[in-house]
Amino acid sequence: MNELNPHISVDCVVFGFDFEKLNVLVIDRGSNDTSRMALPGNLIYNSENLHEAATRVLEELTGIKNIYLEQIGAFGDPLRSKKQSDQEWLKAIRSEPGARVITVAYFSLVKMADYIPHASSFAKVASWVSVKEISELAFDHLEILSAAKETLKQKIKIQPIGFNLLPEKFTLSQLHRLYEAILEKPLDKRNFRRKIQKLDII
Amino acid sequence: MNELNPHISVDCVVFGFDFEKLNVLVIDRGSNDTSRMALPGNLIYNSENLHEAATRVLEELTGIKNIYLEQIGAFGDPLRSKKQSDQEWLKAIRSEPGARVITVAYFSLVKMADYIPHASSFAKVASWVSVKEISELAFDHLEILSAAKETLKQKIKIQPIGFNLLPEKFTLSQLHRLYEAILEKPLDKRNFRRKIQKLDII
DNA sequence: TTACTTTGTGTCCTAATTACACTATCAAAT
DNA sequence: ATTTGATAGTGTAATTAGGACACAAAGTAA
Repeated sequence: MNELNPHISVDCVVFGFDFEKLNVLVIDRGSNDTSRMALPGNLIYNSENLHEAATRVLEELTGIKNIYLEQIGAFGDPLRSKKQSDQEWLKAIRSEPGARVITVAYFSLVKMADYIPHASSFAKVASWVSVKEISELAFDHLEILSAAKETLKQKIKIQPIGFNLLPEKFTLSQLHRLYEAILEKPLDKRNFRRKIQKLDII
Repeated sequence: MNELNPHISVDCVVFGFDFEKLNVLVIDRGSNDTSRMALPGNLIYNSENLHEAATRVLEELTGIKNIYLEQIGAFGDPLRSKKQSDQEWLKAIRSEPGARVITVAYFSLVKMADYIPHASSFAKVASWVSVKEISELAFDHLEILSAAKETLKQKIKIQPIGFNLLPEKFTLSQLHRLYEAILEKPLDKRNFRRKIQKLDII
């Protein structure tokens, strides 16, 4: 491969909900061609832990802060940043573009209205994109996104984290649509309402 | 902190079951003082992915191979290897003992009878230790062990992975004790049998 | 042979899950 | 102004899963 030391990065999968479909926050390397989009992520600093790094990087690239982040896992295939298009981009922003990068992925749920992304640093654009419309991303970010979706599906079944995606006040219909969007399957309206009401009381 | 590049390691939490209690495979830095025990782990190579690294390292340190490994997550606190006792050990085995090390943890379940650990490399001893008796480990390995136990608890509830810990033929009583050991709580004998039988048929 | 430990089995009750259909309201179009 | 269509809101019945519970049979050790 190469003899450079590996580098460590963090990538963030930030989910938002527009009352209709599930969206993910992506940054853009310049055009709005889907193949040039990437999850917000960057190298960590030596003095910070992984969680701090994810928080910092997300804010630097998108302006979003004060959110709850949870680790998905580590992705370390030696070839994960070796695609031609990825290498070209890395040459523009990294001092050692050929170095292997192992990344630790985090995910988060935010109220879209509260977090208007503002691109900065090397992100030309930061924007919300419907999860369903994403067919290509930089590096192995598509794989990371899949893992994030899976983690989210598991998690929402046992914890009421869905509320993070909605404003203070919301209707049960909105919550219903959110759950259907996350789980990617229809849920019975009445059964859903009953279950939520039971959870809330407890 | 320091200006060395961070290094990447893998650590393996290998669970075994002796028909009585849950055990973990640990290596020993020399004595059998509990504070000198560590999970088997080492730096990755640049050419291998994380899963391959975990497989290789585990075999190098304990002789165990051909097992199913699943990722737990990444642990990257900058201070995780800075304890005095850890630094002393690292000086003996690493070329850059002061470098920050981010580790990716994996866990596995094996039939204890099939995998007699044989220490090698820098592991002076490799042995099974009861999970309950472990009160101290090198680095942040106690934290990794906790995460592994938690992951295992979650996982066994939804997947029949418990069978990996038992020989081909086993009694339901043995499986029952295994589940109790993993979940750390008593399970009703009859209800347990009923559930297993239902799973098996499907 | 007695006492003790281990194995193996069934029922009842409660809670959770699923399936399912109609009315009321509001907004938009003719 | 009336009709049309979409959305919000509500209850019940059947099924399934989960938890509590006790005793007899067989084997082992004293």
